[in-house]
Amino acid sequence: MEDLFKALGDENRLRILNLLFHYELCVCEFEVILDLTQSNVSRHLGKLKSNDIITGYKDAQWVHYRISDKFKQENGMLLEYLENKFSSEEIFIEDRKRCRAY
Amino acid sequence: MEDLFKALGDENRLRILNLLFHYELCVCEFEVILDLTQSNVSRHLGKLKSNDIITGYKDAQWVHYRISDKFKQENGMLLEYLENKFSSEEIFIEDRKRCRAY
DNA sequence: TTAGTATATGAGTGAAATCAAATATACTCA
DNA sequence: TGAGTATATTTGATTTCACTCATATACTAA
Repeated sequence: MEDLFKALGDENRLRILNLLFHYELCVCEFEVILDLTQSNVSRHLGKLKSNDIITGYKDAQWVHYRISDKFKQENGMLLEYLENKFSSEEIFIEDRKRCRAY
Repeated sequence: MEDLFKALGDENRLRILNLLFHYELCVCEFEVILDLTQSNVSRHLGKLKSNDIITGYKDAQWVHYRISDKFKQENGMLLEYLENKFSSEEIFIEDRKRCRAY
């Protein structure tokens, strides 16, 4: 539980999760939408993945990430909480807009 | 939100919160029950307090801490989630036992 | 007032996390 | 095969965090 909250305790990772609630995305897309460097995005995704919060599957040279089904099953209440907070904070709302436009 | 999760991303602070779900306690009690140093407990409580997760009120030379009402109101779902997890992990169950015995 | 108890905090240390830049790996397509 | 794209990882600098020790503050009770 400590590790899970540590993984959630970073703004960039929360921004990534916010988008993954609605879209399935790969590194280069986060890179553009969130304006982060490639290595930075990759690192954050790695951390979310190693904590079993997200999974990635390879399709040609892209890796598509999404929220892990297992995580959804075991942490429904937490996801609901996040969903709620994401919908009420400016930065996350803006990110979603930018993602839609992309 | 980032800061909230950072505050939760520490085992000792989670152990403190677990106890505060059921009891109102002061520094010296955490010290004994969780076997931590006084300054360590005080620091963790300070962090939880500065994030408005708990509040403390002074009574003679003691400071009694409890979960903040405001936090409860605004984060009900998260608290439910925590309550759930606390009840299913050994270390938290043990801490509660030790607290009851104290 | 003095000794004892409860709590908070400053200073220092070591471990861990972040980040960017460079490099390595893997895949695609001409 | 070679150029280009996508991703992961290593390296090294910087920052952040938890912890301890020592000290300061505040209250109690003899």
